[in-house]
Amino acid sequence: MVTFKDVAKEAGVSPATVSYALRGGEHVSKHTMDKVTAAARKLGYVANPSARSLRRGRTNVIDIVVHELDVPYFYSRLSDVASDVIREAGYQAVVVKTGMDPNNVSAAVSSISNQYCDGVILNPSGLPAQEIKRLSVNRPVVLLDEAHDRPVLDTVMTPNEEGIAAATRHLIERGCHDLLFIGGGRDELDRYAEGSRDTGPARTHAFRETVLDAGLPCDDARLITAGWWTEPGLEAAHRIVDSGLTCDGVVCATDSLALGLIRGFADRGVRVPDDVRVIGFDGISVGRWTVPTISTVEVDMTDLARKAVDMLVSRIEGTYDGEPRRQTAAFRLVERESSR
Amino acid sequence: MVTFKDVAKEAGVSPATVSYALRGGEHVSKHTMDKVTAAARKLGYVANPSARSLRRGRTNVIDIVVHELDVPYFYSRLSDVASDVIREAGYQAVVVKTGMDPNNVSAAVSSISNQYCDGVILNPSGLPAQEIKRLSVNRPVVLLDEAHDRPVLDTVMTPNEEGIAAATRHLIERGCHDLLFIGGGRDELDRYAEGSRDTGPARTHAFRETVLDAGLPCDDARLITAGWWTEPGLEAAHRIVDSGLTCDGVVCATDSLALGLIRGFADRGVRVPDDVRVIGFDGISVGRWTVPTISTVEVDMTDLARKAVDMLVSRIEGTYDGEPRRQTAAFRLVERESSR
DNA sequence: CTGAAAGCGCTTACAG
DNA sequence: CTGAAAGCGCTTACAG
Repeated sequence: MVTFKDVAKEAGVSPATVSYALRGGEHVSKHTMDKVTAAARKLGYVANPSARSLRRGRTNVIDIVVHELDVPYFYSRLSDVASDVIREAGYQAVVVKTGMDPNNVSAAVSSISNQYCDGVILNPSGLPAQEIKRLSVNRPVVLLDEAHDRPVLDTVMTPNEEGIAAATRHLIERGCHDLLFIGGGRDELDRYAEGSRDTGPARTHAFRETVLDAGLPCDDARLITAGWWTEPGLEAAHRIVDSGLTCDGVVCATDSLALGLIRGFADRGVRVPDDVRVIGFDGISVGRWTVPTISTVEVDMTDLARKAVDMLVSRIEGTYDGEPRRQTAAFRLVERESSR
Repeated sequence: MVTFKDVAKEAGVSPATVSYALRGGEHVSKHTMDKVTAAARKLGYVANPSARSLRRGRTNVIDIVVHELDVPYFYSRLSDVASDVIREAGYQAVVVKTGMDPNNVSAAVSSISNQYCDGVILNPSGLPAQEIKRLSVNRPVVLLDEAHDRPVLDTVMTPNEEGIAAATRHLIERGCHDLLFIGGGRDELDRYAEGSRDTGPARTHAFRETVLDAGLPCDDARLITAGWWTEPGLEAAHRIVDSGLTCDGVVCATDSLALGLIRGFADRGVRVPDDVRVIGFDGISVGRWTVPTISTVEVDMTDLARKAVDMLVSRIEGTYDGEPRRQTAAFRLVERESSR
């Protein structure tokens, strides 16, 4: 392996000079600079990141930690966009899949505390914020959609209430008066989150309030508790049709649920939007390509990522050191075929 | 920050003993061991990965480098599965999105050479293998689907020929005799790849051979050159219908193309599979949920990842040091509604 | 079983 | 403008 000492020897200067020259050339004459860069190129020198970060106390890396990278596509979109935003902020982005589940705390530990990074953006996956704070060992963390009463760590929220309210109003404006809501169940990952106010119930609550505000009835039978992703949506569709429950519009807590629901309706010959209008939440990319295309509350992922990265960077660089903050991402209602 | 010296002081032993104790306890008595672990826990000690890897010359990290993390879902599935396989192999997996394009070689450089890792699994994104080899600076690399005549680096292939042949045969068995192929175009990212035999043309070629083998005609008008992902599929559908080209089956070079194609057909009132049968290639997860569900050549991603990781680990650990190898992943033909 | 010491490859005040 | 030297936090032969 070629180190900066080799470069120094090749260029005929001291190791210190190599360091100065290679990082922009402060305190170094043009001539020396050229000698050094030529030598470095000739030898194919690449700095050792471990040595550099050990010395500087900084890695210049920000981790994005999620428990899934493929389905649901929400996390793939988040990881994709956040990677770009992190790079723009001058850091190197790295995505880590934990497969984190609250039963496997050691996986959680190593994915939070054991990392080569300056800070992490973390999907808590049901792990309590207090626990995450303990594990993070002074490394700044920004949490995603953690709805505990008082934030324990900096947090970015998806626009749960406002978004679902907008979706619900949209279906009402389209003429629906017999609405169903699907979602709001605790994820199996949420079992650790006792005592925290989840985002699931928050979405359910927003639906209910909006329906009642519109002067429409909203008994509990219209609130169908389901998990977060595709399969429960499909099952819900089957159950709805098989039980004879009537409706002319369904608000889904996620686009994945909407995808599964539409698929499940198709199994039973129910057509969307002809027989039932459907809208989701998240803005996963595939909603633009399905038949029908899926109306959604599209979370402004760039906004979400920027808010997360700004909070994180301010802590990494020490420009903020106060109380935990909570910010909410913007959204945009996207009308597509499923609610037309 | 708490270091192992603090732990040593707290436990009343030497720093060296802390190190031995914390990593399994060789050369350490049970009693000392307990003292040290207790002290470490009490102080919340976490080893500094930079220091450790600098000293040991190993990071124990394997990078997965792709240029997209969201759409197309092929890479999100790859990253997801490979992360698990890497962890099983005893390494920490890290996913890096380059947004790599051949015009921005500096991004490529930093994403390949500048990394805190022992080796990388890399989607070459049209960058020539020779160039990648030069940039990798002795760090082992496994390439994904690089079809140069002679492998320059270890490579895992998707089953281009066998897979497309199987897909084509499947449609023929279903009774199609008027087949179209979509794909095989060079990606805009491929412009650097002059002189290499791409996977795109390989898929086109396999389609053609299979059709001819079946005694069916296959003039060039039936080979519709298109890019790799969704949008070109949608445009192709429009063009096919608008130009009056007839067909009863379409083999798509990727599932994303199939997704776009089906969507584009829907725009024109063409129904799948009633009017045209369609099959894709890749096995992206969303194909299970669309209407219609999408038949596909599902690449055995676990197999692909295992082959990649095995080759990589053998080079990292020095158990193999020979010529570059090339292996091909297994696949499975999955019949769904789109070809029924 | 335990400790003192060297060294991994960098960066950065400090002298000159 | 350039160099000698210390030190970041670990691990690991080597003595004892």
